[in-house]
Order: sequence, then structure tokens, then C-alpha cells
Amino acid sequence: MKNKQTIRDIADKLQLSITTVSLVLNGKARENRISQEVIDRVLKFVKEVDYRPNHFARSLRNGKSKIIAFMAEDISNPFFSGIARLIEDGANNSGYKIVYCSTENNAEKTRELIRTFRDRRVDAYIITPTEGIEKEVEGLVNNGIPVMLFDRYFTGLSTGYVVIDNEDSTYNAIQHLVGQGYQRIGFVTLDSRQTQMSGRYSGYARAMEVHDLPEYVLRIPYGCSEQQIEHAIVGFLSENEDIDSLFFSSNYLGVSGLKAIRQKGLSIPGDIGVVAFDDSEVFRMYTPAITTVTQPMEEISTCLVDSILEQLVQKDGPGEIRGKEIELSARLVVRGSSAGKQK
Amino acid sequence: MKNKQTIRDIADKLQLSITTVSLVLNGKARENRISQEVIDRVLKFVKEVDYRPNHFARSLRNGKSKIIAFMAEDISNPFFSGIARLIEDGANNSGYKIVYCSTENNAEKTRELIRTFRDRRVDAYIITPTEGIEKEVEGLVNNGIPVMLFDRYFTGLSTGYVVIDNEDSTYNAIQHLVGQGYQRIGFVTLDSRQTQMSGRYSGYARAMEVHDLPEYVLRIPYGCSEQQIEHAIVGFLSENEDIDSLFFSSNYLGVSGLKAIRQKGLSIPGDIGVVAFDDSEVFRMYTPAITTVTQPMEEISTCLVDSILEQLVQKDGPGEIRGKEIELSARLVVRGSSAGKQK
DNA sequence: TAATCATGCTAAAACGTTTTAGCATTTTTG
DNA sequence: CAAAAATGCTAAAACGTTTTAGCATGATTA
Repeated sequence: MKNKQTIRDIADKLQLSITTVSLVLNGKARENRISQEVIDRVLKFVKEVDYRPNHFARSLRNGKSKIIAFMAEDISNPFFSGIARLIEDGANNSGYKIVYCSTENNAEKTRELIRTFRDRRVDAYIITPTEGIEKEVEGLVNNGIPVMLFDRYFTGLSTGYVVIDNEDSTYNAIQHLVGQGYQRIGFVTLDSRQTQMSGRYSGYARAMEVHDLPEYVLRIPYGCSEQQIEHAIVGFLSENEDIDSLFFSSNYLGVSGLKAIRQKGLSIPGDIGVVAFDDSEVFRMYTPAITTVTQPMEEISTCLVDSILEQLVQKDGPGEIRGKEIELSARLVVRGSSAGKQK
Repeated sequence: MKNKQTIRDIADKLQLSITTVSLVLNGKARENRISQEVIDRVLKFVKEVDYRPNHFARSLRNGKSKIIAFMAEDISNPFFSGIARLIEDGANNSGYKIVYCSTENNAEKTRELIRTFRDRRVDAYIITPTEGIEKEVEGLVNNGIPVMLFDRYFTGLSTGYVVIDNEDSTYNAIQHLVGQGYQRIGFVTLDSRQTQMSGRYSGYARAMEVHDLPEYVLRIPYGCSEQQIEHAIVGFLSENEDIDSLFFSSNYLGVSGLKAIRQKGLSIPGDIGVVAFDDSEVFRMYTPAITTVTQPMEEISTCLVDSILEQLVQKDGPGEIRGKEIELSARLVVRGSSAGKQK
């Protein structure tokens, strides 16, 4: 019942050396002048008895785990679980499995996770990096381990990454609000110096400058609960009663923002216009539907997997590996929530 | 730079045998009469040079991968990604990593996935089983590999599982609708003989019988797109104009159902009452908020991880391992969508 | 005082692969 | 026809652990 077949058993049964069997199984038979007759015999028998090589032995020998680590900020966030779903098949098809983890944007936790992954000789990493783990990521790159960052990246490091043109897409979104007649536009973001957040802020600030409008910015610290976020936004709205629209720089800020708006008794889009970064079912189904800056999830995923797999094969060859640096465009999906102010 | 330390290096530097070092590192020093002095010396040195054992060698020797497979129907479904998030830390804290995959409820794909996981000697499995993989799951159990099923299970197999009392919780939900004055209650479900779906149907059927009300059932085949589901529900409503409320037996059926209701121009809860199985942000934020049968995600996750870890330690000891068979209660969260019919 | 036991450690096998170097043959070459 | 080259395969080392069996040495027992 138990599949206790080893390559030695195969070799014995076929009256061959394990070297020969191994060479055949790894497709290195031809280049090692194994006769076609033997090749066929091995392949046939192996299929017959359904021999499956031991991954541990293989890994021990060649140092490869055939595992890719997917380190998201929070795997239960629809943006990240969506990406997780999309990178899965590509990896599997190339013989890789994916281990996931949630960093919670906590540098200490992330460091520890990278450490345990390195212990297990994980072959490659797809990471939404946290502030403060530059050293660790650099360590990976310096050791020739393929890395792709996404959602944000480290400007100082030459890793591959896939990000969105945060500044332009936010700028466009704000332009849209202005075009709809909104003049007092609040910007709700996380208190973070990470590239994606600073990019989004830049887009907002640029738009405000172009139109000579005042900035209203709320920066929410990391690690706040939903309630705390909602409370902060309610406070923000109370202190700035002239605000006529809000831009939320992430999906969960947007959700809490909608609750806050509801709590204040404001109506969308008449009293207050709304645009959120990242799309989600909630925004599509909300009444009114929420205008969003929608990231191209499929494209992001494809780029991530493709570049990782590419690096993985490069690694076997000579020369440096090099992750692609990709910036994709987000799409403004206009819905009812930014339809214009009450007259 | 590279951590090329092996246990042999440690042994050499300390003038000890690798046996001794290994015993100390595995906490088996005392029982093997290694002196305290040597223990301390090893521990101190190992910490100093930050020696990290090679997982492959260890796994090859003891046959353990320290990996748990999480096989969900679809990792991007908020219910499953929520569970994924919640089981993560428990596993990590015990030294396990989690590989995930999405079965898409496709038996062939699931079989292939289990196969590749077995090749990698994954230590344990948490699975939402697909119809048709009984044999494979049985194979795992028979080989003494810890398995926990969830969301549904195989009645014929003695695996551990964590499920919801689908029948009672659905019965209660329907009772609630009746109590609110709804009389023509439609039941939208998947065309599946899996336990969770048949349980939910039983609850509905029982309630209908108790109240002597007619059944209106729509069974949607697996693998339909969102559009197809929406279309099917629109058709269902058109053919049964007297329906005054709908129960959706999963979250994504519910979402498509809401779209269908909107398309038909019906208003909730006046024209039509709504209850959905599984909670999600969409249902909480919808206008009106949707009444849901809410599963205790934390409890499900804790039960899954705890029972898996328990089996994992039992495996080292003598005797049979045995996964817990757990049925948890779901909570009816009443919201506006079932507030009652128009007079 | 010889036999037994406890103490503290280690040699070596085993886990199952991949890969390097090389050994007989046979074939080609000059 | 001898030397060189090609052919077809294999022995053995290596990867880095864990664990079994056992070896000295000194202490205890009878």
C-alpha cells in the first residue's frame, strides 16, 4: 500500500545502476549517452509502478525546495487573497507550491517570517514589504534569491517589483472629483512613508495645487481597529465641516469611511462625494456604488509570477538574476458615489 | 555572509561529535546522559554563531516536512481567506508553515493536488472536500496522516471535521422569515450532494413542512459564472412571481441574488425578504443590511488547528490518531433585509 | 579483587537523491 | 593494425541530519 519505492528499487528491478535511472528521470539521458532502449525501459517501468521521487532527498542534494513564499500584509484582505488566487496556478504549473503568511505590516514579525523561510530554503519570495525590512530583503537579493515586491517597494533597493502608478491614478481620480464640482476634497490615508501611500498622496497634493484648492489630510496610524478608524474619520469630518468629498487610499479605509459617513448622516454623493483606492465587492454593491481606482489584479499577478519564474530559471544559468521593475496603470471606475454635489 | 554552518562545523569547533551536538539541539541530551557542562557549551556556541539546521536533511531523516496543506474551494472567497488568516498563526507558532491551494470544487484538480502534496510528504491536511475525492482522503487517513475536513465532510469516512449545524441554523433562519410574515420562501442553492448543502436544504424543507408552506427551490450547477447565476435567479423570480423572500445558501449566491433582485426592481425587505448563509462585508454594508447565518470563523479555525496539531503530536506516540468531529452552531444575525413584507 | 553498573560520550549507518569521474567496450582514424 | 575517440553505462561521494548501538572510564557492589 505504502509507496516505499526508491530509485534503488527501480534500479535493482531493471538491473541498472541508480545513476542511469536518475539520469533518465531528469532528462539528462541523451547528453549522457544512455541508449534509447534503456531510456524507454526505465520510463515505462517507472510509469508502471508509479514511482515518485523523494522531494527531501532531492532538495537536500540540490538545495531547492520548489516553494515560493507569498508574504502579504493580510491574506484575508480581498486585494491580497485575490492576488493569492491568481498566482497560484502559474506557480503550481511550474512545480512550485506557495506558502503564505500575513505580515500585518509588522517589521519584527516579517523579519522572523523571512528568517524561518530562509531556514527552509524557500526558492523565491513575493512580498508586500513592510517599512524596516530593507536589510532582510537586501539579504535575499544578495544571496541570489529571486524576490518580487508588490503594492509598494524600496526605492533604494534593486529588487524586482510590480506596482501601480499611484500618483497619476490618484491625480486622475481627484481630477474627476473636481470635474464633478467637488471643491473641498479630503484625503484619508495611512500614516506611512511607504511608496504606495506617498505616491497616492503626491497625486492628491498635485491636483490640489493645480486647482489651487486647500488640502484636508487625515493620516491614520497603522494597527488601528476598524472602530478606531471609523471614529477618526467621524472626527475628521466633524472638524472640517466644509469637506464635500473624500478620497480613501485603501479599501479598508474606504469601508470604515462609508460607515463614518453613514454615522454622520451624510448622503452620497449629494452631501459628500467618495472615491476609494482598490475595488471590492462591497464598493460595487454599495448604494450608491462607489467610484474606485481599480488595480489590474490579473496583470499584477501575471507579472509577479512570470518574473519570479523567469528569475528561477535564470538562477540555474550563469550571470546575475534580475527581477523586472514594472509599473502598471490603474483604472478609474466611475460609479454613483462621485456623481456630483447637491445644488 | 552565507550561513554555511553545518552541525559538523559546530561539532568540530567544540571538539565534540555531531551526535552530541544533535542530541543537545533536540533536547535529548539529558536522557542520553550528556553532562550539563557540555549542554551549556553547545547551546551557547550555537546561539553565538546562529547555527540553523538544514530542514531538508532533517526531513529526509525523519520524514516530516513541517508543512500543513490548506485546501480551500477558493482562497479568494472571503470565508476561506478569513479561515486562512486565522489558522496561520497557530500553525506558525508550532513550527508549521501552510501551503494553500484552491480546489475549485473540481475533483480531478483536487486529486492531482493531493498527489503533489503527498509527494512532498506534507504532514497534515485541512480540506474543504470535493465530491469524488473520498478515496484520496481515505488514503491519507489510512496512512496515518492527520486530516481535518471543514465546511462539509464525508459521512462514510472517519476523518476529523469541523462543520456547522447547517440544518438547524437554516431552519432557524427560515423560522425567522416566517415570523416576519413571509409565506412564499424561495431557496437558492448549489446543485450538490455535499453535506453542507443538503443540510441547509433539509432545514429549509423541514421548516416548510412544519408551516405547511410550498417549496420553491432553485439549484444552480457548479461552475457557473456570476452572470449565469444572476441570470438563473432572475429567471427563477420571473417564473415564481409569488415568491416573497429568498434564502441563499452561500455568500456568493447571495451577492448574485442581490444583483438579480435589483435587476428585477424589487425592494428589500418590502417586496422580498432576504437571508444569506455566510456573512461578509458586502452583507453588512448593503442597504438594507442583509440578515445572515453567520459562521463562527474564529472557533472553526481554532478547532481545525488545534485538532490538527493534536493529531500531529499523537502521531509520534503509539496508538491510533483520531481527528475530532465537531459541529458548531451558527448565529442568525438579523438585519434589515428580513424586516417584513409590505402591507 | 573481580564482576557489575553507571556515566559520558561517539562511530557509523541511514534517509534517497544527484552528479562527477571514470571504466570497459566498441568504433573510428591515420 | 595500433592509437584515439566514441559509446554506454556505473561506483561512489556528497548533501546534513537523526539515531542505534556501543566503547571507554570510573564507581559500586559482592
